[in-house]
Amino acid sequence: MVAARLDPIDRMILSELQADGRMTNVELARRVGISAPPCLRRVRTLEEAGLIRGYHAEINARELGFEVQVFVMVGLDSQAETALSAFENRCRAWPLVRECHMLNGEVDFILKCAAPDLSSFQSFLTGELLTAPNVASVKTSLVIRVAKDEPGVPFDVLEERLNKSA
Amino acid sequence: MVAARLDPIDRMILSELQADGRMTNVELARRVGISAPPCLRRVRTLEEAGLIRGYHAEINARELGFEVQVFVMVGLDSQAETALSAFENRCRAWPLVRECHMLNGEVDFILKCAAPDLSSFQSFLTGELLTAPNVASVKTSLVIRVAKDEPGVPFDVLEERLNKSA
DNA sequence: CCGCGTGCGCAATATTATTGCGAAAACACG
DNA sequence: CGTGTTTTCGCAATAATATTGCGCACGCGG
Repeated sequence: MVAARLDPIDRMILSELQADGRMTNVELARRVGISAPPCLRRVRTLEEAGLIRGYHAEINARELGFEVQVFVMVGLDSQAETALSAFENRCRAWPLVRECHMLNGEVDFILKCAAPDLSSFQSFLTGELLTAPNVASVKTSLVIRVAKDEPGVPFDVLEERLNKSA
Repeated sequence: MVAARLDPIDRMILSELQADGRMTNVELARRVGISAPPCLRRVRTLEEAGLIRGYHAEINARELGFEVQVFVMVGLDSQAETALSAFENRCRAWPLVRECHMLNGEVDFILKCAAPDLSSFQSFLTGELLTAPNVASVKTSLVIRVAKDEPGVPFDVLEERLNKSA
């Protein structure tokens, strides 16, 4: 399977599973309007095609003891591919770094970090990040509060687009 | 239930479900070393306590037609609470905005946006965001590539902490 | 040592997942 | 338009899982 075009039922399945990834297949089938066996087959196909990458419980980080969330803008002193991917590999190895995106513009990377408290983030910052090779500039921004945190993609936007082009 | 302290089994459950939210309860029970019924009861308790906020399928946005991911730094011309929460409400209503975090420092908010293509993001930017009340400065950064994108929190960090304090 | 609360596991039942298969729908082509 | 082909469906049967009830073991405070 390369990139079989998705029909409306597939999109509904993705949308439902993005909203509730633990829904039973019976319930999912009911919602998308087909019977359970073909529904399950579609889900398996979507998984194998890589459209569904996995399923995750959304954990309440605060309650669990991760009080601090920080965005970090990082600039390197070299934009050579070796330097870039070396930095990316370091990010993958740092547990506090949850996301690492390479950006265009003046800043090279943005990191989203989670830490139990400010001091543990500080020690990561000074002990690991600031001393990493090629790191030229670092600017951190503490998250004060989270107004919106939706997973994945907006399916309603997708619907609109498809309707227009139809 | 206020904030019952979690025992090691609860933490293992959270960790496993964060990694694979669709694992069967039987498999989960096997991994954490108890039988299925008490395992399910623990999961239900964690859900009701709000430690598990939900479950989500991780969708491959690119394959689905969301080619563009953008971080947007927004500054307002007023930091009055009314202005701040008005802006947050607008973000909640914009489907392209997936995350909205209030930050400390010079920038007031960081948004993570997903869009089908550059032009639809541009039209959102010029038609919605830039014309929204109180928006004083906007700086966008396109995501070139994603090096790491882990959901939730690093449980291994939690373990270390607990071992130290013990 | 005893009573009490908490959490476990077993066993039974209800639901759900999964597979095989024939039939309907979609499609390509003559 | 028919017809062979492919795809996808739904039903029915089976396997596996979720869920509930209940008695037992453990830890704790009299």
